[in-house]
Amino acid sequence: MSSNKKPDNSIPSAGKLQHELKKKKPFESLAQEAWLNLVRTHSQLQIRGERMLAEFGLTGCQYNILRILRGEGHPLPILEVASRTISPVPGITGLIDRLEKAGWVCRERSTTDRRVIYVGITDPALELLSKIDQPLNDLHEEIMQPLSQGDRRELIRLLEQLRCHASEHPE
Amino acid sequence: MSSNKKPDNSIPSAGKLQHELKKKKPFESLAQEAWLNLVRTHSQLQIRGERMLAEFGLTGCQYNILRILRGEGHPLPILEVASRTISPVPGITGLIDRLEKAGWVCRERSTTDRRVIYVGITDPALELLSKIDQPLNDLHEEIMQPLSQGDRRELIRLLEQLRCHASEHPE
DNA sequence: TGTAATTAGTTTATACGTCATCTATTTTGG
DNA sequence: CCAAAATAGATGACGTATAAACTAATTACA
Repeated sequence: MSSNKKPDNSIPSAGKLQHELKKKKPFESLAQEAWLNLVRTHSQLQIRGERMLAEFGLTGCQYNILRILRGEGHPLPILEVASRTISPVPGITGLIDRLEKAGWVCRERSTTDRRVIYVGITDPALELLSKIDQPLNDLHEEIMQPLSQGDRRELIRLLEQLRCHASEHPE
Repeated sequence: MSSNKKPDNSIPSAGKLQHELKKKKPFESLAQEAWLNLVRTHSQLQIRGERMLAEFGLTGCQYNILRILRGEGHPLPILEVASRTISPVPGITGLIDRLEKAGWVCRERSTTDRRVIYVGITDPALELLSKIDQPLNDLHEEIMQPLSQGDRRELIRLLEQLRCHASEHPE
């Protein structure tokens, strides 16, 4: 790729984020500004999600696991659960530990391959999830409210492009 | 291990993400899909940033603090640093501790208000940062490469709208 | 058959986000 | 001038991300 691109093509906006961060200098590139906006926006929204779930005694991570188990409808091997979350293998053990101690999942060793441990969701957890569904949907709507339906599609498209590219060039 | 999947009757509305997550049902709303895309994309990109910084012995959080201190050009009160990062007050202490132990910042108690502790960046840290600048910019460019300049602006605009709304309705 | 390689999962260690609580130092108000 | 409120920061506890090293069960292969 040529770095001879008209640099002025990419003059970053004198954005709101620059002011939020009390940055003295404008961003060096649109790429950097977009990156920082993504990070910043994510963390703001993440906090709201976590707070909502905390009212039900769950962390975002725990909620994700329960959602996966509910969606699947039957117990899954622990590593299969891990592969569907962000958390890598080692972290999953403690996560399942805490969920089990709270009575929301149960472990069950496979009879055919004794290395495998299945995790299943319990009825109380299903009940808990059903109570969370509506408030969480409401939160998502509330958060996305400033965006039109078209804007939401556009956002999804842009993010998908980034993710798609990233998974093709993991380095 | 059984892969007895019956073909799902529901017609997936759009998403690659749905497939990524092995979700059986499509998303319930654009808001939810956009939210999940944001979370997922962020975590993928975040990992790449962290890995790059790890090669220089820094975490993302530590790097942020050093960037702030370099940008400011003079020592800042600890709480001022905290206010410019995502991390709230309590977490900042340990962060500064570790940075200090590594020799990248130094603490200095204010003479006028003895409650205040200033944090300043050291010369070795400045040197370290200067070595990181280029690779990090390259990474940002690489990550944003699939987006045109116009798309980048659009992404920034959408994210700013979300953040702006969120900060007005912190709930 | 017996040993090496794989695979599933745990343990340990470091770093960070978040909350509640604590100390030390101003500042304020009667 | 002194007690109460406010402020700066530290501490401790819990949950999570991440990597490295480990155990135990299974499979591959010579």
